[in-house]
Amino acid sequence: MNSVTPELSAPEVRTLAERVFNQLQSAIVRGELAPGSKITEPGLSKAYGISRGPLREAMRRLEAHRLIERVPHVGARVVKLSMKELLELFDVREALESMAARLAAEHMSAEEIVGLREVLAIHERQADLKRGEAYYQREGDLDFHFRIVQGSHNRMLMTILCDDLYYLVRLYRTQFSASGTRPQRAFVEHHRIVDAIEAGDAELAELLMRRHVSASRANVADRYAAVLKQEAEQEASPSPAE
Amino acid sequence: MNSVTPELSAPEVRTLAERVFNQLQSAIVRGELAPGSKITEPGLSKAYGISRGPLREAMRRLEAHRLIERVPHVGARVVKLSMKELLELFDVREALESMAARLAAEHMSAEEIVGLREVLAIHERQADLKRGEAYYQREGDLDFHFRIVQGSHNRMLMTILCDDLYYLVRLYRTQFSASGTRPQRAFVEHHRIVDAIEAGDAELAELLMRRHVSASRANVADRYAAVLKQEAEQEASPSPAE
DNA sequence: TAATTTCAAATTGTCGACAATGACCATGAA
DNA sequence: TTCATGGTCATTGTCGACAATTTGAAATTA
Repeated sequence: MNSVTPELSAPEVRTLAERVFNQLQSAIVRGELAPGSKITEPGLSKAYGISRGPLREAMRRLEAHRLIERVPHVGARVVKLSMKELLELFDVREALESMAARLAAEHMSAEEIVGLREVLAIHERQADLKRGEAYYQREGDLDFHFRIVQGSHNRMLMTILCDDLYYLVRLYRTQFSASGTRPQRAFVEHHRIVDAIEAGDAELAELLMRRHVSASRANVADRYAAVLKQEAEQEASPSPAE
Repeated sequence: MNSVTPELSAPEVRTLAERVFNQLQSAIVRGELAPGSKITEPGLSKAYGISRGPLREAMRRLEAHRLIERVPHVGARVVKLSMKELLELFDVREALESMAARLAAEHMSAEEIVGLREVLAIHERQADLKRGEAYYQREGDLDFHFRIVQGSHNRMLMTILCDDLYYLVRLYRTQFSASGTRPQRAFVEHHRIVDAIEAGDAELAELLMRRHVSASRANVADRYAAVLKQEAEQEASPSPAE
């Protein structure tokens, strides 16, 4: 399964630090390194068979991508997203992705739009086949957003969203074991967004994307509230002490 | 040794790498390190009197903040903003700062709003005194935006805007020697934004901030077009060779 | 028993040296 | 003259060792 376009997925791994950075990034996003767990330089150094020099460089890059948090003279631990931070992330995505949709409607080429429609078709096909399996669905969802951001032709936007925030989105999905709910509605919204982009209607594309991300956020917030309520009820009956 | 308010100007400089990072960041933003110039590890290592270890860490952080650009096995050079990238930066700011204004209208405390008004008052006073000197004015402008972002109470937004993008904004001002034009209009816009925030009108605050940043962008784009036209005319008549 | 202090272990920060890669220049041939 | 080719040099990548700091627990005392 890891034969997926090696020259594309790994554009430049000319240095040890870069390779270890990719490995660590994958391990964190996949949940193999537990969120909140402390990671130590000698430990990882031995585990990956490299010296502490390149490892420190890889860790510094992980910190820049907000996948780990470091404290001077103390150490580093894998980031543990709180629900508050997750909702913050949605606010940022709403602002940036709506802008991306607007720019995509203005700048996207015909070929790029064709590719976008293909992603949508694959997305739909998978939803037909594995109705329950939401995991691949969500990966397809990220592909969709990815393409639109690239269609904005704004390099700075692409860097912030694709290189930084989307890894956090993936991380959240593993940490909260988020099964993608509200699938049909998301389908419809995706199609409407592409329609607006194809029509060159920048304002509409922006508005629809803003609503789309906002609806995702509301969905997550609702489920979070439900979980909180459930926990409160469970704590209410058995144990009087805090 | 260095008696320049060590505990105030340096909140946490517990490590050499951090100190050098701050020094280099300041040097780049101030233009002391020429944009596009190549910086070498042994060179800086000697210049700052530290070994290459911490220096590499500082450089890695500079790269994460997009102040330098590194190529493996080749080297690093100070980032040189093109006008295209500057306009991209404005698009990102428009998206993020309008969101920040919206959140600020919802979450800002009374004390924070008082502080914001104070910044505005100082800003205005300076504009009265030094009518021509646009430099301080622009620093005040950045303070204004800074406070609103902090008022959003969204940590992720604060990190992206204040820790990353605002250094690029400062860098642009030195690279393009941008004298702040359209001063009075910006004043009025700032006041209107604060009014909306104080009234708790999130939608209006968002709209006004979006227009404010967009107007700045248009202003820069216009001046850029004028410069291009002027250069084209100069190249047409007098000197065939460069 | 609880609080404080001291000490020791581990971890991070820093350094200098060696290996590997890319850039530059000189030399030669077409 | 221009282009190719080879070598030398500087710079970056990597490594192991030493110093500084923090943490945790053990030991002592009130």
